[in-house]
Parts: sequence; structure tokens; C-alpha cells
Amino acid sequence: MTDKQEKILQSALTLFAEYGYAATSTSKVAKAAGVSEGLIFRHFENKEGLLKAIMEHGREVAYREYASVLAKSDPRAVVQGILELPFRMSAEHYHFWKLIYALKWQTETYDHSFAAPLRHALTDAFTKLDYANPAAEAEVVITLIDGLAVSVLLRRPDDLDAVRQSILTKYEIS
Amino acid sequence: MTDKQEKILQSALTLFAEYGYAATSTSKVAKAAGVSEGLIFRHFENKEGLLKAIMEHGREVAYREYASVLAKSDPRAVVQGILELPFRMSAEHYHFWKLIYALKWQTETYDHSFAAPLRHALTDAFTKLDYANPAAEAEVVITLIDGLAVSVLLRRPDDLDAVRQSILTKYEIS
DNA sequence: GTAGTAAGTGAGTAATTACTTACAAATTTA
DNA sequence: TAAATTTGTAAGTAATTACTCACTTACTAC
Repeated sequence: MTDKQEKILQSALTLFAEYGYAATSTSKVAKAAGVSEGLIFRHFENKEGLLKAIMEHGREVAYREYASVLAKSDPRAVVQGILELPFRMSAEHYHFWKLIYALKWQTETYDHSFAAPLRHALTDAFTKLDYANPAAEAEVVITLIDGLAVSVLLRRPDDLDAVRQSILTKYEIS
Repeated sequence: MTDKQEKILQSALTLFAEYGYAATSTSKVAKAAGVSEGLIFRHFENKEGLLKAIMEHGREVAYREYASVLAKSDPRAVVQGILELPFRMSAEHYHFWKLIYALKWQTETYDHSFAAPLRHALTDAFTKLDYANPAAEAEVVITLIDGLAVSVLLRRPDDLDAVRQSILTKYEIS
């Protein structure tokens, strides 16, 4: 991984997340990265390859973030940990998650794989907690996560902590 | 409103929702509508004007859908009505809502105005229901709605009714 | 130190983009 | 019915698109 290769990935991620994949030309990416346009195609074959590389790297980062949460033995801690993921989102991953959520609406390709491990862990946790319908409850939490991501990534409501509290109360956590 | 004018709007809505605004060219819209490309610019001035026309018409439809729900006097009925909006989404409005949610991530222009009346009615309802933090609780419901919209518009989980039940229970409705 | 490979450039390409313009047909108004 | 306006088209436009190609530069191995 060259310096310029990383610069291309970083610039592309920012531009794709900010303006959308389709609305961002390879020429703009090259300009932002301070690189000749041809280099993008040398390293990533085509525009879609560039996107793929971004997503692959992003998945590794995401799964690493999941790991500590999913490892907990207390099922309540798992649910809490997952519900709090959107609130804990670091600034450095902001663009990546924005891109993920924006791309959902254009391609189904990269969506499922990110939620799958969470859905599985949640079903497991709610089973242990004797919920009547663990699968449905897991789906509700995933739904909440999706809603929270929209909220945090684009709206940033003023009293985010009150929202968090209100949600955790519903699951009898804290 | 000419026949061809309506055909353009309908084709543009479908294509914008399916492939994204930026990825849909005016030439594709014209072809899908069975119309010369120039006619789009005659009627809507430019591509953005076409989008504006779609959104204006969509807002009227949305507000009409809100009306019956927001008019209820029982605050519990208001909360339930709003929470069930995503489940009641008609097939004919599917493309419109998909476009709204997809555009959120590219422009902030058309987002707020659609949620505002709901947020206001919810804060009102939760105040009447003596919730500790009505504004935060309203925010939670909006968050849920956003998540549900993502779910219904792109994932269609198999047991949607169990999800609905599970959510309504948390608000002591049904 | 020279051969081979990888990294990087800049000037191309044909196709597509949003949009214009000159003109014809249909419709409305007088 | 004649004039005026609106609706519609076809063939343009310059700019931008993703991508290629011929080439140079930098690094690695023997």
C-alpha cells in the first residue's frame, strides 16, 4: 500500500460519503488526492474497484469495533453495547458509515454483511433473556440502530443523551 | 398538467428512486416517458426543477396521509398512528418514500419538512401522557420511524407484524 | 550496474452529460 | 378563421464521464 494509494482511498471515501458515489467522478477523486487520474485505474482497475477497496477496509474496521461488544457474556451487556454503537461512532469512521448508509439505497451489495453479526448476537441475547420472540426483538433493535445511525450521521439532535437514556430504559438497562 | 408532463414525472420518480438522482440522466427519463428530451426542460426548466416538482407533489400526498393520524384526540392513538405509518405505506407511494430516504444522504433540502409535523404532534402527545422527557421520547419515535422505513423500503423482514407488535408493546398500545 | 518490475504521469479516447435552439404541430383565444 | 400561445420535436452544443495508452521514473534483485 503506497502513500498515494492510501491518499486515493481516503479522498474517495470522503467524496463518496459527502456527495454520493455516482455524483463523484474519478477526476475529482484524483484532484483531491493530488494524483494523476490514471493512477486510480492502475491500482483499482475501475471506479467500482475503488469502492470495493473502501468497503473491504471498512468491513475490517467495523468488525473490529463489533468484537469487544459481542464477546460479553452478559446478554444485557450485549444488547446495551449494540444499542450504544451509533452513539460511540468515532469521528474518523463517520465518513465510512455515512457511505454505507447512503449506498444502501442504490445497491444491496454491501448492506447485509454489516448487520448480520449484530442480528445474530441479538437473537442469542434475547433468547437468553427469555423474550417471547427473540428474532423479532433483534429486528427491532436493528431497526433502532438504523434509525439512530440516520439521526447521528445527519441530524445530530440536540439532546442525544436523553434519547439514549430513553431507549435503554425500554430494555431495562441502566 | 399534460399527459406527457405526468408521464415525465412518473418515469422520473421511478428511475430516481430505483437508481438514484445523480445516476439517472435526463435522456433516460425522456426515453422511459416516451418523450423528447427537450420537453423535460420546456416543462421543468432543468433537472433540479424536475426533482422539485416530484417533491412538491409528494409533500402534498404525505401531508394528506398525516392528517387523519394527527387529528385524533387520544394521544395514545396519535403515537400508534404515527408508529404504524411505515407499515401502512401503500405500494403507490413506495417509490416516493424511497426517493425521500435516498436523497437524505445527498441533500438536506427535502428532509426536515417531512418529519417536522410528526415530531410536533409526538411531543404534544407525550406531554399529555406525562412522559418525563416528551421531546426526547418524540425523537425516539422519529428514530424508530426512520429505522422502520429503511426496513420496510429495502429489507422487508419476514415477520414484520411481530416487529410491529413488539414496538407497540413498548408504548403500552395494544 | 544492469535488467525487470512496479509506481506514476499526461494526453489522449468515445460516449454521455445537462441543456439549447430552431422549428413544426396542436390548442386556445379573439 | 386568423392570431397567439402552448406543446412538442430533432438536432444540435460544450463540458464531463470512465477509462486507455505510451511513456517516464523509482525501486529491487542478481
